[in-house]
Amino acid sequence: MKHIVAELVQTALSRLPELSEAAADLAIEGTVERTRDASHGDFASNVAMRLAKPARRSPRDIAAAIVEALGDSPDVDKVEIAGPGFINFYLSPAAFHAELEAILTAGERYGRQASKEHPRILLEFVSANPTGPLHVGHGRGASYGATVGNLLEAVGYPVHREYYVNDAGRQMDILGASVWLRWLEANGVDVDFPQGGYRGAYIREIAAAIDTSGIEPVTADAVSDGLPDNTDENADAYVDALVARCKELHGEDGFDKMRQQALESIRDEIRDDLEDFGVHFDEWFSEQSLTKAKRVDDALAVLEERGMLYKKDGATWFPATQFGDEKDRVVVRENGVKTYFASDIAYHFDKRERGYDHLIDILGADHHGYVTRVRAGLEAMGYEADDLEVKLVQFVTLYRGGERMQMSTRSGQFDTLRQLRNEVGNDAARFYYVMRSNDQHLDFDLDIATSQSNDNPVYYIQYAHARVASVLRQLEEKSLGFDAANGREQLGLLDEPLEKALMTTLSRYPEVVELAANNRAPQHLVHYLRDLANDFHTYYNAHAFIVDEAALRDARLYLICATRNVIANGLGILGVSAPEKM
RNA sequence: GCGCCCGUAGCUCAGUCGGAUAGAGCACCAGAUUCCUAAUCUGGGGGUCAGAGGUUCGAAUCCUCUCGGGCGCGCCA
Repeated sequence: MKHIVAELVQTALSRLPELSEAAADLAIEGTVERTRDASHGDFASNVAMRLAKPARRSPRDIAAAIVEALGDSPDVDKVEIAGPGFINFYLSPAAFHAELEAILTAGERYGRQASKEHPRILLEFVSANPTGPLHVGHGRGASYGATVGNLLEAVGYPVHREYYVNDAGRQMDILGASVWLRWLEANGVDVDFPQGGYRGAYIREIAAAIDTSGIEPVTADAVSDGLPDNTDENADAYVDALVARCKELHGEDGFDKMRQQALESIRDEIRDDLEDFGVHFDEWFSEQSLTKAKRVDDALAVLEERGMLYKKDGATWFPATQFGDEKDRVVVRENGVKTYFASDIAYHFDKRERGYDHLIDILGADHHGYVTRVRAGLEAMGYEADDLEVKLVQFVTLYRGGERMQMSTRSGQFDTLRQLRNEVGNDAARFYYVMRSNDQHLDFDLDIATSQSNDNPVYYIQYAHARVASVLRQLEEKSLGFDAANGREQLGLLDEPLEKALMTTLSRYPEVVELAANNRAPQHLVHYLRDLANDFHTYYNAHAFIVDEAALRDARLYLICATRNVIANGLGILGVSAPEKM
């Protein structure tokens, strides 16, 4: 609806040669905003104030000239100049009625923009290591990423959702060794479990379930002979020695067989967990596949060609400081092993090479240290720094009964995402996770999220949706119908202030979706839906919809059906259900 | 020590590109239902936007510094 006003202002300016020069590099759309106060009309433009300096005229003088040049529009009832030079627009009822019609005509498509070809966006999120079940922190990244993906699609961008599976490297070896030791344990071979190993109960379950055919039993002595002591300072050495010992005793193939089954089992569980949570990925991109396809070598070759690698102390370095990083980074260690950073830049290089124009990474806040160097890697390979956008998601703290709950994957004492979902339900979980700005710490209060009461905003919004459905059921019970065509015809009867307020809020929806998408900020949509539900509940309490006069009844039903439609669309983007009944 | 994020009502948080009198929920107080679901609604009190400077027609918003909190700073992943 905003574009109506923006176009009027634009046209007026084009009729004012003395101003259009000053306005040349001003985005008119950006000067138009919703008013906070109804006494300022529906929209206001600060264009006159913005032009005051370049045009060297007073804001009010410019505003007067623009208003003069506006001309008549059926969408506008009144235009006023106010305050230091705001131009306030009062839109006509007809403009709002047309918007209501647009809502019901477009249905699920209302608020969505036409598909664009570019930029093609690769959205990477969650990407938790497949070493254990997802915990509540991952849930936030999952909800946030899924919702941002929905928002970007709603405004027309092609979005590819991707999960990067870190299925290579030392952590995988430790996982393999952990499973191996639990398998031995189940077969009566007891070996001191490493502190750095994964000790969650799920490791025993995997050990019991994997196929170990062809893997010969060994004795406890054969396993522990000559290993370093399992002490604090030896923790790394001890676990690495166990990995090496497993490979000695069972061969690379034997170790690989166990490790691979373990990671596949965990990865599948993560995938099921996310699917159940309504979080879908287009691709599960394996780090192993990156290595097998020699993509890390390809990326390093590109850097080499561009003179972006050097040798020092037997290692190969990338001069990240040239791109604003605080220190240069090693890509190939002295021992010939490529670093995690090497595969990371190779992965991002690969994303760009696959044809995605814009890369968005959603990472836990603890990974912010990587942002500069990965971006540096892309830049060094000839891409734009802006091609990579990183959104950090701050930590989640769970509270129960006012008590803060601790979590840690390694100790096995975590709270899993699955437990959380079972407790609060998908809807409340999805909603709570995106209620706050991503760069704000999140206090997740289980008592509130589980309460089926007015404390809980997700139910408040869903209830508004269910109430409309309930009204329509009542209508049927009373053997009345809803004549939508007549409703559209009679919208002029809706002259109550609460009706005007509801129509105004409804018309904001496309702007809110765009704002939330552009800022990767789902909380705008959350707050909007709360406002909308509030307007609806207030209206519901103040006025009956099922009245005797068919004209007024159909008009009101038209309005509340539009409300139901917008709530359903908004909740859909959040991944929250819109129930017909509660 | 250096870097990133944050600091807004008693609590949890919104606040768009700098815009008009800084908002919401919870909590607290007072009310509303013969009527479509009370999982609802109405009204009220509650603010040094951490602090100090600066930029300008205008700053919670931009810049600098200080204070406070979180996270990160490896030839780990």
